[in-house]
Amino acid sequence: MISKLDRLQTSVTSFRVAASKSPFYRESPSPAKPRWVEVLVDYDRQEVEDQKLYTYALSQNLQVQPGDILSVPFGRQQLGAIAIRLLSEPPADLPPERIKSVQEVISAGFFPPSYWQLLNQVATYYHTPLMRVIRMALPPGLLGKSQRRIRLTNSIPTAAQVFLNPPAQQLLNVLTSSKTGDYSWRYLKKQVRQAQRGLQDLLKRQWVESYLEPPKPPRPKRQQVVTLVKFTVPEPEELTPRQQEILRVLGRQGGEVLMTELLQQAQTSSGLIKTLEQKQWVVIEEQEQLRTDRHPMPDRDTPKPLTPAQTEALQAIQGRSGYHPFLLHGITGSGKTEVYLQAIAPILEQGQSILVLVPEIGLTPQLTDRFRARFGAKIRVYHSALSDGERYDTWRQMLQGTPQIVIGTRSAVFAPLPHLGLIILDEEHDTSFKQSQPAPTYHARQVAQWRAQLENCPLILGSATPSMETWFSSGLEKTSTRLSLPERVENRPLPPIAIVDLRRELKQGNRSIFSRSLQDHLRRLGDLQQQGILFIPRRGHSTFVSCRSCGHVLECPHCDVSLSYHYTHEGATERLRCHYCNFSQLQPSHCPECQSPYLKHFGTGTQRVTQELAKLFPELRVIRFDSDTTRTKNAHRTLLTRFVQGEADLLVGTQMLTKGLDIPGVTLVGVVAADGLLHQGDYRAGEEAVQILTQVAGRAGRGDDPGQVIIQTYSPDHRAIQAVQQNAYATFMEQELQEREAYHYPPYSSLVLFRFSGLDLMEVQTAADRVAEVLESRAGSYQVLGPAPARVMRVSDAYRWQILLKFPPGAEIDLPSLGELRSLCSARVSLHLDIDPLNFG
DNA sequence: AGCACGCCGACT
DNA sequence: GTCGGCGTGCTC
Repeated sequence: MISKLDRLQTSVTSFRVAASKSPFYRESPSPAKPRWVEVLVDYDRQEVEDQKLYTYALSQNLQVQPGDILSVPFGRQQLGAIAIRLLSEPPADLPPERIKSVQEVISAGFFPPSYWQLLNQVATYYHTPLMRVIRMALPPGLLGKSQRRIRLTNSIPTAAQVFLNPPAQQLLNVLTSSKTGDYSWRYLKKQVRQAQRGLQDLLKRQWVESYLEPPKPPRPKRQQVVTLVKFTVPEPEELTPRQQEILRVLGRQGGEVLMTELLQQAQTSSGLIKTLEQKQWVVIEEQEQLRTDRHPMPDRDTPKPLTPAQTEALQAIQGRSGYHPFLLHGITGSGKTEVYLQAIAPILEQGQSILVLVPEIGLTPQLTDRFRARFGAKIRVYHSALSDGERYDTWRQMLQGTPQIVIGTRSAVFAPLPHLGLIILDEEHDTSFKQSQPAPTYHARQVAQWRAQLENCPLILGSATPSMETWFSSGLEKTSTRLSLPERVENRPLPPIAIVDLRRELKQGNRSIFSRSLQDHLRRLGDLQQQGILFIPRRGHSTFVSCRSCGHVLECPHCDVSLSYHYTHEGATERLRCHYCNFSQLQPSHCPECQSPYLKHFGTGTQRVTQELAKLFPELRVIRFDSDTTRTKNAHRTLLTRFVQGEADLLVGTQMLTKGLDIPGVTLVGVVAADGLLHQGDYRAGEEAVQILTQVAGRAGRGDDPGQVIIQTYSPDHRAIQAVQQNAYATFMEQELQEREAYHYPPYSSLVLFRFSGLDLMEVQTAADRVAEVLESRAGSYQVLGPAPARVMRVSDAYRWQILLKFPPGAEIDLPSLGELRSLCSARVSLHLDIDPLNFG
């Protein structure tokens, strides 16, 4: 497989060279234009690994360059394709009559060779077909394909549908229930069982017809713009008063206005403006409009004076040219962002672009705002929450190559910026940089490193709590440079951290979820008019409902987890919900096992905490910040703004609170129960616990008051808790590193995880066993662990098993092809590969 | 996605 | 001996 990819890579990455230096160009003084093109077609045989090239003819007027995105006929349908190489004669082994013509150029963009190399590197390392990587790197919908649709014909007899088979009858019902009588085949198949059989019947009777809808890739949005072209004062008899009025409106707006706006402002109709165009006072033309969301520009901000540590870090970064990775290890509140901003400025001035990757853009409006304040309109955001149109426009705009700063999430590491001068990964330890779901299961940090290497530019990995990988590479391994910001800006101290032993609280008769110390501080919060954050590390099953009589725990009928209790507000219906598959049911009044009415809620979720707060401290104004309350589009921003403006005293929330909040008024940070973080059971649990707790603690004391952090736990002596309390991140990481070495975990090994899932337990198990057997028999450099059931064995009725492979550090990850392994599994079992997995659930 | 091709079972 | 099911492979 690798050799095939290599071959493709050579052809792909050398296309520019090929276009200008092919023998043909050297030999012929007036070269005939290439009339054929070899393309990579986006067709659906998902795991076909040899993606061979297809040759298409170019019609007279079609200009195609390698790297262009095309639409081509393929069999009966139309598919997206990438132009790889131009040919001046058709391939000899292909009968000319079989060659079809390129339908259309969807995007004539220039992809630099280094970008193709990056995509190939991702495909190879993550064992994913190249086309799949390309598809992911492009904005959604760009590689469109034709869709089969079914519509009613007008020859349906009104009576006598007697002889239809049931599925046909159902299909007909669905179709006639809509106004257009027209649905995609995909949709119908989902609605009706045995749809295939029903369709055959209906087609035979000619009551419906099937047709292919051509793909519709996104297009630039074009709008009519009216421009004033004659600037003299009109003679009175030349124009009517109404026409003169319109010209005045246009003039006031600077002589160029969108047609729609002009119509609105002048309260007129387009006919009148057409008349003005005929009289040659204005021109109406289409202009491309960028569908980027318009943000109010924050107040302009200027570079701040740097602390000595910041200066040193900045100088180190600027003192090197070309590729070099840096770890910027700055404790919370030490001013990492200011270093980023000042590192960016000169690079932008040199005419290069900068890529800034953040964990989740919705959670970090503050970072985006600071960048906007410093660099204004040169900032672009790019992430999956944008609408398809916005994403497409931003993507197209990036191809132009104007110097800019792109801030985005994981997938933005593939932003097509031609002149990259710097890549920054903020909060580089964050696991949302790793994709675990569909292939390629890439880590944006890894891809960013390759990209910086290919572009020969610096890479800055910033974090208060660096990942073990980065800690190692900037420490023992010495492949990157570690820069430290050990102090907060303006000499602010780190907040003191108090650990509360919940066992002792209980022994002393306090049965509340808040220790007495936390209660004291909460009470004082109101008195002192300060703000606080309560953090609830809720992972897995921390809230569940169980019967006090028989001990029965209410579980999800589709997954092997307990149901969580949800209660939104006073008087609302009490529901139980599964956090894995979103199944929900009403809270039963009696235990389904023993009919006892005594059901008790265990664990502490955000809801339980807010309820408890309302009981104990009715005067405290609380904002809940979790996946329930932040579901809508701008909810993050809105809730945070309300909090920053002092509309609440306390912010109660989950993991989301750990990500880069900077709220000066926060003096108190409470962790309700740290234990959920400590006992996770995979090799990264300790690292993650320290990172999360350190990050939350860091939210306190960013203003003038140093603040106070209170961590409640049943395991006060746990290494992770101790490390957080003593601010001993480095020491903890060094200890942890030794453990990793002893047990051969990353970075002292590389892991590959095979995930099996399917509705039939036996089939899943057999598949896993067979694959394990083959893997064992190949005896690569790896060690096979498992097969074993996943931590939560059943999710959404599907059983999940896994096999873990452990490779020695730096070893080449050579695996049997995924296609071969899949052929060992039943068709009803899906097999997915995760390279360097972080998530073992 | 949709069509040709081909192998196997139920029928004229 | 023929018709027709759908399983498999290919589409420039």
